[in-house]
Amino acid sequence: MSKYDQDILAMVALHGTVSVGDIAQTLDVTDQTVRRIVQPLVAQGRIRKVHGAIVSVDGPNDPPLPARLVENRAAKARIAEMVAQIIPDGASLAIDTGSTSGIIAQALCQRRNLTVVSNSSIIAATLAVIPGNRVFMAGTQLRAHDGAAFDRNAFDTVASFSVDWAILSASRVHPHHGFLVNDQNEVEMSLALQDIASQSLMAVDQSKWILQGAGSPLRLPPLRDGSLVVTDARPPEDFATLLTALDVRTPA
Amino acid sequence: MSKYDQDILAMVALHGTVSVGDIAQTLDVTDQTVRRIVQPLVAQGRIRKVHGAIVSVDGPNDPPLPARLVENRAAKARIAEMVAQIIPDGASLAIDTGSTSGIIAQALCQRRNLTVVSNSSIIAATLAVIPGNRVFMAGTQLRAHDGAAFDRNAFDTVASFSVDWAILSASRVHPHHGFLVNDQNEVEMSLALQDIASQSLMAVDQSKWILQGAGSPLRLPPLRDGSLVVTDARPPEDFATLLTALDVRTPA
DNA sequence: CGTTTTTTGTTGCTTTTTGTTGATCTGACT
DNA sequence: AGTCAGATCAACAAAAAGCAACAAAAAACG
Repeated sequence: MSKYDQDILAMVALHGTVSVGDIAQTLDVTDQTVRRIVQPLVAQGRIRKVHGAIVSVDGPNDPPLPARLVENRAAKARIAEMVAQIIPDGASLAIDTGSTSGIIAQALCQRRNLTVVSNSSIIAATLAVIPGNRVFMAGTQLRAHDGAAFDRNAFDTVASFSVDWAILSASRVHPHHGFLVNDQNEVEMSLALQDIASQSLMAVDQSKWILQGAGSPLRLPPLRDGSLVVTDARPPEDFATLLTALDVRTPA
Repeated sequence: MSKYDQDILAMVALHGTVSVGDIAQTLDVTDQTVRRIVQPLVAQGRIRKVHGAIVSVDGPNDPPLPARLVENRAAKARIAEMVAQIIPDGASLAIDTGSTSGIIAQALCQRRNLTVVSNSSIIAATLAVIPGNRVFMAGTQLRAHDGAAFDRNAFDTVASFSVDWAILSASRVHPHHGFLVNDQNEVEMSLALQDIASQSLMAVDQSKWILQGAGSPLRLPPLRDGSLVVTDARPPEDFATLLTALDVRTPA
């Protein structure tokens, strides 16, 4: 009975079928070690093994967690993947609310030993059940439309942390007005997260680069110089000025 | 019984699995000391030890939550459906952690205008995004294996509410010992939820009616007379005494 | 105070686990 | 069938974790 048993069972149950290599990479051990750990588990009949993969005993059971439909899912998934590459194992993160952040959280399930604080119940729930993570939910009263908290408690909790990264998002970006969000609460939360983080990472998908937009979102103050901006397509030229001091990352 | 007992139990309960070295570092003592303190705890069956780590006992070999969510899914879904019939629109609920509760939460998505307080981030996230609901997340620090909070904040928040229903669950039921859960935290949370609710509803699937079981879960004090017990199959005769004053509901 | 008891740290040794290397096997494709 | 890449297995060496016994420190006690 190994200390990795739970982790492997979790991965198998979650994905239905996983390759030995994937597990090895996630657990940061050798393939051989995984095989050794897996052996007794299949002997007990708790998982099944075929050449090339190990599969759950009752077939691929998919959606335990809400697989919510979002627009631009593909684009966001690409961004999420990039973010997951940038964030190292063991990092501490403060994560913003938002659909992009939600998908980033899913991608971060491949990282281990993260310390996470978030005011989004969805993000907290996603990352809390990953073995090795330490997750803190900031706030009590959840906003209806996205399950995020913006009460006093949320801000107090966030303020009591100190993290490596703030993972931020915006509802759109304007060449002159910068990053825009939907309400005052989101502005303040964004600032609170940036305050406690030594580095900020703003994730915006292609569709957010809008030259002239509808709605009346609020402006986020400029990001600190050197902050990362992760996006899935090179932003139009018009945004050059806005992004001058920022570290923009696009897929290779 | 050492002064460090509580700290170690807390760490294990929170993270699900901790290395001896980690504990030693946090408590600022030697590895060897930790081993010594741990020894009686594992003898008492309050925690479990494997080479390289100390793991929490949630049942002899409980799979992690993602897996449990799909186990007995059919049975749990039937129960969830019954619960969703009992709870009216507009009700206020306090919901316990647990895989059964998780599925009940999903079923409750068909109800409207619920007021919900829960210490489970998964349940909070599930119900928060339903339009019309008001959802409160109790607690900050999330336990690893199920994303639920049992910190001071969680109890304080729960205590400040007053609701119609407490939705409870148990890990198994014993004819004489009654409803059993896995650790002291769960006992206290269950009591806290019952305290603030005018009516209690205990949901247990068929597999929980166990005459003689492994593991060493803790006893929940008897439910108030008239509390509802929702289950998917008529319990064996042996449980008659236990259920005397309770309102047992099974599918028609 | 001095003594006894308990707890903690240290050391050396044993056991278990993990990584590495290379041989063997499997499945897909000519 | 023959070939080839990737997966698996076996065996050994290195590393990590565990254990037991004793010494030092701290706490308890008269």
